[in-house]
Amino acid sequence: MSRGTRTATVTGAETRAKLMEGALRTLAEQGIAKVSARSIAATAGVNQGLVFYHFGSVDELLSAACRHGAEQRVARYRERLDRVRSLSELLELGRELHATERAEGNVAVLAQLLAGAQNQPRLAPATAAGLALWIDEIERVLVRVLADTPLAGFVDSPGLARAVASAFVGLELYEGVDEDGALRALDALDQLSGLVSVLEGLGPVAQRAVRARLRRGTGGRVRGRG
Amino acid sequence: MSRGTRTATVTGAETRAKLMEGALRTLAEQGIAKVSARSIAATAGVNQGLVFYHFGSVDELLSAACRHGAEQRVARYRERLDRVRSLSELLELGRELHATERAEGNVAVLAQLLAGAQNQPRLAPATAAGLALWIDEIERVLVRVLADTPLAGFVDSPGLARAVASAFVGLELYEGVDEDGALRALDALDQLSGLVSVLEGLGPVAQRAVRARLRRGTGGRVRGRG
DNA sequence: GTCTATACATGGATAGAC
DNA sequence: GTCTATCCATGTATAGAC
Repeated sequence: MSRGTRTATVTGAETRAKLMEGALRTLAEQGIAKVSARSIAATAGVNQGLVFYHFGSVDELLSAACRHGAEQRVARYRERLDRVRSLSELLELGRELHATERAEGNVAVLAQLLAGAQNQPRLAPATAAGLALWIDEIERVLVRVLADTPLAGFVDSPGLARAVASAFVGLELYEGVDEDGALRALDALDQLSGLVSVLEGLGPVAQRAVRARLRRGTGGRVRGRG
Repeated sequence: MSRGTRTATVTGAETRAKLMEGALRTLAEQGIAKVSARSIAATAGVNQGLVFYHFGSVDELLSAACRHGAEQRVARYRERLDRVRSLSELLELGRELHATERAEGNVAVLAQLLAGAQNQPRLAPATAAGLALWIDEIERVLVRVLADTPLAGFVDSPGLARAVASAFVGLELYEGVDEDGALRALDALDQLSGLVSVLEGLGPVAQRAVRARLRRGTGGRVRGRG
């Protein structure tokens, strides 16, 4: 409506920003299945053709929006993640983050992009990059938190961070079809985290026993059978 | 082409079966974003309008196909799951199942439906039901496997089964954008499973210590702060 | 350089043929 | 009862206006 109020179009950068915001909202609110140049442009309040002018294709717009959005989100939690000192604190922050970000639909964006990227390889790099931002944060916290534990040096932190991040996405998707079930799953993980807390507080004798057994490798390598 | 070779149309049941198969293949090969009455019918080799005649809508067809497919899949693994006796065996079977089902695109079907169900509530019940079949199997195995562990009675098995199943889906999606990362995540989980194996083999004294600590509840309940 | 109007393709749903 | 031909809505992409 009131278009000339502004200093006219400062530059197309404004349109680009609108489109990226619109892409994120559309992904979160309508899902990858309903995403199109039209639906995004409608959310952004601009002409549909601008998607192709500014980004070349819908996929390119989604990729740009993904990187943009993930950076914003991660930055918002970095300080608090830095302050986490134990596994249960991590899980507590994880639950809060889960609730907040889910409410705002930000995890949903990653989940929808992951689903889309399975059969649209052009989406994969940006999606992996967006998820990698979270993975890196989680990894830093894990390294710090596991240091006080017999697990330090035993568990591969980068691998565990990847497992945690992707499990988080899976839980988000599950919550979308069974909210009670997802809450129950989170509670069970809380309980399990207690197991590691127990290790932190174990006496030195028991710790040595655990450490020795871990080193012997009862588990930790299921491959190499035949 | 050769249509009259058969006893003509035995019944529409054949068409229904073709459509459900086509729906599963289309979901796996093209993703929820590309699923349509047309794309499914093309895969099934039938006229597109039959989707609406036999199922009323694409969503109804997807729902029917989901239940159908999940039952087939789970039945195929039930016997082997029954034979699992330890957590590392469970993870080993899990990895094999992961590889096989991923190759055939069966986990992908659930993942894509979960993504679609987030914004298409009509898909949610069938998707939850399909996932529930897996969850129930996992839960039965967990109850049996954890019985030899200090965790028995401490961890909520139904909750843990839900966490495992949804994490599995998340890993599948992650693998689609970063195969190496997903393998590393699986390896890390192998290592963690060793932690529980350690508990199984711990001496009675250490076991009592762990059990006592668990009961005291260092972790296990992050809520109820204020 | 930025954007819109238009052209052509694909998807959803059903009236009516068999 | 089973299926197909057809209609209208939605999606993609670009030629050309500003």
